[in-house]
Amino acid sequence: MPELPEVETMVRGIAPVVTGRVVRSAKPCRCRYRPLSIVPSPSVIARRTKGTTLVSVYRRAKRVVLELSSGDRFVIEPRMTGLMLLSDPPDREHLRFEWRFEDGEDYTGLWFWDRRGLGTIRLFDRDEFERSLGSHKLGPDALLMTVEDWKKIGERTRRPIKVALLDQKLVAGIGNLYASEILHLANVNPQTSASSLTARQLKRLRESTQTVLETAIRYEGSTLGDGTYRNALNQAGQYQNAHKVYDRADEVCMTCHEGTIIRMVQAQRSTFYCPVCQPGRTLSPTRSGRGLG
DNA sequence: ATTAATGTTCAGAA
DNA sequence: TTTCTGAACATTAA
Repeated sequence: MPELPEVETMVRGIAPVVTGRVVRSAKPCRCRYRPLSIVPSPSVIARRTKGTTLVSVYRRAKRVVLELSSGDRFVIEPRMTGLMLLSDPPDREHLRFEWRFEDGEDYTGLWFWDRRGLGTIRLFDRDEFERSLGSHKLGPDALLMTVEDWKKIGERTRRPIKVALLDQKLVAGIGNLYASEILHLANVNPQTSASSLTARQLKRLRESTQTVLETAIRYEGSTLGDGTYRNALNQAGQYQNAHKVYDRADEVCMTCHEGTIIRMVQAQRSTFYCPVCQPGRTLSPTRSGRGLG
């Protein structure tokens, strides 16, 4: 579940420590599981990065970017269960990749830990980076979306808004958990077609996205029941305590104290919503002859 | 002991 | 063109 707030938390956690450091080594950890997807090969990565300086660390959508003085960039994609750690991994057997730095003050390295191993690590030159993370591949960052950007979503797809929010070409950074939370705060039903959203709804979506994501960042992300997500020091986030709908099926809505949270499946993913706060779309597909009296 | 569910992205099919 | 499906993987709950 690293989505925008979790990845942002990773970046904020590691940036002050690793920025400006000289890379001594960058290589996969010996690991009992199948190797992570790493491009190019570990030997090429080792050769190309040794001795370069890590000049900046930032987030692009749900990826962590480590920019090197050579102009190359590491792009780390945590996918489901990946973590960037400065110390204290949850265990050693799921450590997948390590960066070691010259000189040692408090921290001597940076690690990528990934339980399921679906994450990826790539080293890109400038062209490859632009090709892979450019605006034709990723829409505007969810935190920077303007009203115009929101309008474009409705012009580009008729899918349900919940499904559209997960399309990284339309908005970059929102995942399954925050999509439900954002729609709830905006009082928008998840099944509403993106193309039928009103100007007022689009405005609320913009505000809710901002609010939910910024608050989640302040709380250092969401650590769910499986406890997978941790910050750079292996500490849990706290935003799960503020979830209004996600993973709260059958609970009474804590906002209206009236509706009961419903879990449904859209595009093979769980969606949670409150039918009272987010009305609409409850019509049965066939309405039998109900004249207007 | 199987099976389902989880949640992100991409390739390939409808 | 747009939308949908399945696969990549490890772990836990049912």
